[in-house]
Amino acid sequence: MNPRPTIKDVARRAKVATGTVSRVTNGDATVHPVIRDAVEAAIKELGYRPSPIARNLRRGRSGIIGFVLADISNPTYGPMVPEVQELTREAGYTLIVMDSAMDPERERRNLETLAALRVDGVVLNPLLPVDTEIPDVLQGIPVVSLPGVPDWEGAKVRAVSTHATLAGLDDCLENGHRRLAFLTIKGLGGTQRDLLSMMRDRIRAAGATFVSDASWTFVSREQCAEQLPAMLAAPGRPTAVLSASALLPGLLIAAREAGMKVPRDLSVVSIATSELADAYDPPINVVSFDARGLSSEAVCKLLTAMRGEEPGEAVENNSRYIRRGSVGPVPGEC
Amino acid sequence: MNPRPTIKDVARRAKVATGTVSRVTNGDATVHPVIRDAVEAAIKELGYRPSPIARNLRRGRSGIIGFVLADISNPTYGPMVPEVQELTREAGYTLIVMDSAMDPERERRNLETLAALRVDGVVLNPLLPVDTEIPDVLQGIPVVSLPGVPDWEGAKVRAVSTHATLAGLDDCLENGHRRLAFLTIKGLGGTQRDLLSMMRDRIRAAGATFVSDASWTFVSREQCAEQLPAMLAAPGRPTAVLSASALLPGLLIAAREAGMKVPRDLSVVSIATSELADAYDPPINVVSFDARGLSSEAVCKLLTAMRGEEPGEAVENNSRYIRRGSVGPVPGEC
DNA sequence: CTGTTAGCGCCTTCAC
DNA sequence: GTGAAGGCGCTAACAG
Repeated sequence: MNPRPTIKDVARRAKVATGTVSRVTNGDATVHPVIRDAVEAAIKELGYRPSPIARNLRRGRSGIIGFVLADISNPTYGPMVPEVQELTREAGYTLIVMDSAMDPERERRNLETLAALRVDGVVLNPLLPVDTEIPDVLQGIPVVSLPGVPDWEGAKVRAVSTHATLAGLDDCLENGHRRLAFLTIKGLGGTQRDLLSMMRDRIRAAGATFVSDASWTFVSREQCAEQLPAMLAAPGRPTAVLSASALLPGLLIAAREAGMKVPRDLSVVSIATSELADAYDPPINVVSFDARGLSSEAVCKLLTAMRGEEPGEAVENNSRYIRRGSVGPVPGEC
Repeated sequence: MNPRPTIKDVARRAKVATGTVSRVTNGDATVHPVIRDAVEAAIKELGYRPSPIARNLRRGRSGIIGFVLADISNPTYGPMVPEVQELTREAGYTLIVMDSAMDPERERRNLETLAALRVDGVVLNPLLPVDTEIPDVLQGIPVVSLPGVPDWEGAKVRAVSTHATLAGLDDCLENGHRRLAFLTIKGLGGTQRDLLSMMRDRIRAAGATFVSDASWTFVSREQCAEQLPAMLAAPGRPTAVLSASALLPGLLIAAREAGMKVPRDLSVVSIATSELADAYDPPINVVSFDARGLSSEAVCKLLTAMRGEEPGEAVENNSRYIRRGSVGPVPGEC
């Protein structure tokens, strides 16, 4: 296995200096067409490709953008990967995807690796508190948070679901539900705080009860599927649940194990779409984000920040509530 | 934003030569403890971290392993990412995940990028014919194919589902089904050829009919959901379908749109687990791969190949058939 | 044990 | 328009 050809080999073969080869590979116009052809021929014959490593060492940048996901199989963010990859590629960067597997320590390690690699920018779907921890680790590398944390100076994309989520809530209230729960992933602070208080207000105004509290947050769908059946059967149980899409499998499994049918015994709304929500019978009502829009906004903001410019403000209304078959009237005995 | 400290800065601060700093960062034992402490102090004070770029340029290797997935949201392979990442990290490598979005051209581009980056190895969940195209692009970089293509010399991991898939098939036959279909992703040749002929034999032996043909392969779940309802309603329709997990959403949506209930009107078996299969009501019978086992086998094989050794033969039985609620007797009118 | 030195492959002045 | 030379940050070989 002979080593890959270097710029020197090409230069030798084309009988020019390495600098000229460099100019050709970088599309410098000030090269005589004849020489350019000769160099290109040599490149082709040798199968030469410039080493990004050496190139980046020289240029002081890596040409890499990192995309760190809290959980790559999260149905909201996972599917953004192809889009983000394509957008960054068009901008001339290579995307490194990393998964933190819902483990903050792992997220820190991922970010440290990226910082060590001197990546040029990071798209972050955070687990750690963005405003305090992240800047230390990333040492000035531009980062965009997806979704963004409200009280933070940095670039962020607000995945605003307030309006649509409240629409889902209203749908349940209008169907007569008076005991509602909100099922979310533990530790995803910041983003949801505003939303939560708005929901609380709305529910109180309707004279209904918000039965979810800290015990309705879970770290994983497995934990969810395990603990939820009891909670769904307990007295004072909610008759309608709004669930983060990542926990929807747990919720539906729990409902099934508790012998409940959707929406006959339990009304369900999923915050964010997923294959499960689409394919379930009945199809689950969803608060649908504009995932493509979000990812392109994120990449766009990041590129802006990388240019040293000021990324603009967040777009607001990028979600809507889709009525399907999973919200119905309150079950008889409730 | 002052530039990050280099090895020189550290050397100057600790009043030693750069070589000594290098020895410290590489854990070379032949360094006087006192000096080592001084160097480490300087490193800490400056917040120095060696640049992998320069390091790799010097060492002629990148310390990176690439993981190229045909489709990151495929429920069989997508969830392997965290596992593969962890295993490669333990071996001292950084994992770059890339998604080909079911596009062979994109896969080629991804591999070219990795080759240009001089990655040390590649785990590939292939779209392109591994035996012909890949070696060109990868120019001698060790690669392990997941799953493996039967007639190919290279390292591969066989995701052997033959036994379990046949068990699923038998389950349908024993339930009296006489018209069966096999729903797969278009273009995933090689791997499934053997399996297909075995299924054909089994079905013929049972006096049943294999209704699926080329028209039962799709490129995406969307296409599947669109075209399948008509096929499920047509005369001579299958009463039982074995489906690749990636297409399961399409199948279930189609069934719902055709007004069919599982398993009353249609029996379903999913090849490979997924959240959907687990959470659906009724839960879908699955041919379950040992995903963790597969990914660790893949990484292990790759590391072996990277050491220049001969990776051993593939493990055989890493799948089993799990009976749940989605296979039932043949519907009355059929 | 530690300092010095010579590149790894490439880009970029700076002369010509 | 092109060649020569220096250096990006680091490691490895060789002196001392």
